This record gives sequence, C-alpha cells and structure tokens, in this order.
Amino acid sequence: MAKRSIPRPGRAVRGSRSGRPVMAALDLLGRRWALRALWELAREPRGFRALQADCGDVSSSVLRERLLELVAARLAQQDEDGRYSLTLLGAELGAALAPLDGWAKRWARALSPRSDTEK
Amino acid sequence: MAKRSIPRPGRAVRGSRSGRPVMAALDLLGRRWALRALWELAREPRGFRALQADCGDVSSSVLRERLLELVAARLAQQDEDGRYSLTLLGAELGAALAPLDGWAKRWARALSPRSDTEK
DNA sequence: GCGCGTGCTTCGGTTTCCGAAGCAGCGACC
DNA sequence: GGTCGCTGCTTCGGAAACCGAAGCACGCGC
Repeated sequence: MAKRSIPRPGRAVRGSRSGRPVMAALDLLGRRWALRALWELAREPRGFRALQADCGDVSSSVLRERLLELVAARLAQQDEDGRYSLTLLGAELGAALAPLDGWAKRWARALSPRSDTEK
Repeated sequence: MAKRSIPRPGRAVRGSRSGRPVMAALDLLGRRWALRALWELAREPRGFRALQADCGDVSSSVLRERLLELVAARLAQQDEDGRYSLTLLGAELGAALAPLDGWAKRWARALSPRSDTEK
C-alpha cells in the first residue's frame, strides 16, 4: 500500500521541484477521486463502504489509497469506530473549496442555454 | 483525440448520475494536470510549449488532452496567435480556487514544525 | 536556402485505475 | 453455538491513463 510518495508542502512533487505548498496540494488533489472523497467527507463523516457508495462506487483499492494519502497529509483521520472524517486542516480545505459549488452552478447556467452545439 | 467524454454539468459523469454541476466539475478537475494547467493559465496566458514547461514537463499528449477538455468545457480558449488563455468562465473558476493558495500555506505551516515523524 | 522555435502527433512502455471476488472481524439473532 | 449480514480492507488480472522521446509541418528570422 501507499505505492507512491505522498505530496507534502516543502517537498518536490510531480511537476514541481519548488516545493511550493500549492503545488503539493495540486498534486495531491489532482489524483483521481481525491477531490471527490474530500468533498464527500466535508459533508459528513462516513465509513469506508458508505463513502465508496457515495463516490459512485469507486474501486475500493483506489479509495483506500486516496484515504491513506489524505490521512498521511493530515487532512483526514479515522475515528475509533472506523469512520473517516476530516481533520481541522481538512475542513479548512473544504471551506477553501466551497466556492466551487457556486461556480459550478454558474457554469451549468452558462453552458446549457445554447450549448446544444455539442457533438 | 478526446478519447473520453468531457464532463459537463447536467450530464452523467464518472461517479455521479445526478448531473449535479459540482460533480461534473470534480470529475473534470480530478484528471491529472487539469487543476495545474488551469492554475497556470490563471496566472497568465501562454503557448503550448511554455505551458508544458511550467507544468513541470508534463507529457505533451496529456497536456493536449487536458487543454482540449478545458476548451470543450468553455474554461479555456486558444487565441489567434496560438496561445491559450482562460475564458471569463475559466477565470471565475480560477478565482473560486484562489483560496487554495492561502490554505496550502497554512497546511505547510501546520505540517512542518513537528512532522519530522515522516517515514 | 537554413536553422530554430512553435503547436501538435505518434507510439511503445510503464503506471494507475478498475471491478469483481474474497477474507477476517463483529454484532444480531436464533 | 452457529450463521447471517455488514463492516473495513485486500488481492489480482485486465483495461485505461499516463509518460517520454522522437518526429512532423509550419512560420519566422536570417
């Protein structure tokens, strides 16, 4: 498990040797399902299988990897009862990402009216 | 080119049949280098090769795919001189994501002091 | 013409992801 | 005690995504 190194600020990550914090974040969150898992956990803590179901049945192996990464990055934690939840740090990230929801709605509005010109 | 369908609000995407806009966004941005490319373009418009270099030498084939996706999603566009830039919509997304930078710095501060307990 | 930089393409090899199956542990119920 | 169902988690073969290096066509300066 944990095959590849987990991005952390101050360390070289994929696509950036600078170690700039935001680059590490971009790497961490750019992995498949990472953003989604964080988003779901921000809504409310859940157990592994519930989380998997709410993420549209992600493959359990990948979800496990992402969760390990989030935990290693101190964004998430596992409670004694097994449920996953965000740490304070993770919740703050969730808050920083919150505007995404509002933007997405504007995006939907901007795209739908005349975008029947899709293939 | 454009092998897989491009996420759009109102359509089923990976991991969500609901068509909720934010899910489409999460899918689009959860692809490798998508977030990073957007972030770089938000700083300033650039040509393909410059963008590639600034993204830490992403493979050109993947960068091309991500750019096509961003363009299809109306987040980016290609100017007459060939340079890529964000559309108004894309710039708004960039603005919505801006808090990420501040958060990442806090993340770095929270992690560095005593996290010598890394493997 | 020639060199150089551009946007972009191709392709073989590697990594990542997926999906289905299965395991061990635990509480509920009989 | 037994087995049922649910849990967190693991394994593994095949599929898809990604990488990296090379190369093509075009435009521009020389």
